[in-house]
Amino acid sequence: MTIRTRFAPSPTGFVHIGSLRTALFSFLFARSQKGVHVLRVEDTDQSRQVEGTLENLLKVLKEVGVEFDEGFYIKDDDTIAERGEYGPYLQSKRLDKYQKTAKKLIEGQKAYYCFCSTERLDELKKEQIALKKPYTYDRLCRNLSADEIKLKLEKFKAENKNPVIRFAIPLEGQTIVRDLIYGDIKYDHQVLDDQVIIKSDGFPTYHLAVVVDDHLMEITHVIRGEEWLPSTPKHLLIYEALGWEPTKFAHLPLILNPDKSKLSKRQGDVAVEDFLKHGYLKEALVNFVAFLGWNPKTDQELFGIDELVEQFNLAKVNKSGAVFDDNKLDWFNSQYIKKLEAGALAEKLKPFWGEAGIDISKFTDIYLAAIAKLEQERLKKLSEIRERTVYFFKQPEYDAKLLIWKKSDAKDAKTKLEGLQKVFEDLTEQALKNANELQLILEAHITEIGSDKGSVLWPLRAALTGLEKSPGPFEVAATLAIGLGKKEIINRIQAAIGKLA
RNA sequence: GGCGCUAUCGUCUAAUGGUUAGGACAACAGCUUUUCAAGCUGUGAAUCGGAGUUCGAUUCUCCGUAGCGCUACCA
Repeated sequence: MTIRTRFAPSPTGFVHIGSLRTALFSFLFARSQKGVHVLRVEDTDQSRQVEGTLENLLKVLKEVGVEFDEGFYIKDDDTIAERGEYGPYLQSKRLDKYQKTAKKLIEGQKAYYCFCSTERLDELKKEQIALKKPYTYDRLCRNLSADEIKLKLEKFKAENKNPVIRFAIPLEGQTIVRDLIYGDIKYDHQVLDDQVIIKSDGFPTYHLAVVVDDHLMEITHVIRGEEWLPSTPKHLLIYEALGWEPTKFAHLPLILNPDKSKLSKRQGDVAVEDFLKHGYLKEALVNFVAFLGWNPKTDQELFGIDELVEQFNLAKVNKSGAVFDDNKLDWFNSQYIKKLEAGALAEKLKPFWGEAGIDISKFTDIYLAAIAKLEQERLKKLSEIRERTVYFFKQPEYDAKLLIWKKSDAKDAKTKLEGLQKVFEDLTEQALKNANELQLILEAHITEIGSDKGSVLWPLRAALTGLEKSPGPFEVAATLAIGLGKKEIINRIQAAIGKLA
């Protein structure tokens, strides 16, 4: 039998990092089982719709490499389309199916109309809380006679209102959830609430919609967050009432804030698009997120998405929540940045330079790649490139004090820079563009004048970069020479000398 | 309040009825060094508590404790 699994987001905003993890795991599971991965959109809450969410979701998931075989996708012309035999894949277009199912449940006395007002429900809950009793619906409408129901139905109709429909939880017994990750969990029917399954606006709630759709779409495995575990027995009961075979369930442990609460917007970035925007590579994000709750049980940490597909196994998913640790993400990111070729890195860096107001069209790709190479082992995220490399695009501004090495003084710095100026003037462009060769020449110069390295190299580096911290002077000079030529280097040395005068 | 889940270094985690409880990130120190980074080497750091089972429990069971999740006409 073909495995069919699905990712079923609500279009209510940005793509949460937790959603990414769920989508990634269902994708990895589907692929690893040679199964089908379905994207279904759960838009049953009309009030929470956010325009453009689906498009964004599709874009983000595509960007990071989570693919779908059925449901919505982005066509080559950038428009959204639907594919698959089980559509529509948008719940608001499937209302007839939920209505039909709800009717069937009512006819079988597995569900009932509820005419209680929200005021009464609020009041009821308040009372229950005051009495420290479990707060659930008191099932007032569950035992209405046929006549009473008919009467109330008419009254509602006259007022242009609709009653909700509640599922009738069996009064006794228990349901066992057999979870692929958490194992068997028992729930007593007594503590389960008679959940609303059709709202007064005619839309289903999640509980009904998820069961109907998973059944109709022939989903075999539901992979979702742990927060759904407590409502799973209700879903199982609906399957049973309908005489349907339930799907298998795999609940994923929660992703946590540093304070161990469920990962939320309040405590920093949780939008996948923001991580991408801030210069995290998709490979790093995917690798990191895959390791939140899963690991291969070996020492290997770096996994490409294909490798993840190969190794993924639900049995290796653990049960406890995992704190989202920025440090580790940064480490993954720097690992993947280091793997890039200089040219490819430069390409990825271009938008970040652009944002910093640097007109990169004025500079050659060779130059940009050389700069990228210099920063490659220093970058934790691409966005850091701005402040680190401005000096490659315009003369740095800095205080004269910066030019003075800790073991030296201004007068000495000036002398050393004057000496350097002569050395650079005599250099061929060719020698200048090669950091190794340049290093040999400068070291020879240092030996010749009988100096220590620091008092020469520190002022040089400072003059070129205007920064306290930067890559070494040889690499910087060689790179500068590639993009801006020897003259620029001499200019900067002269500017430094001027500051010390 | 009710129900449920979870519990190994600060964090992600590995392991086993018998180990010096392993790795990675982070931290710290050293090496290297003109600064920073990278790299290399090293250090500190954990089985929530209490019973029980057992020759032996971090591992199995129970009870606590703590944390978290759910408890909507939201998903």
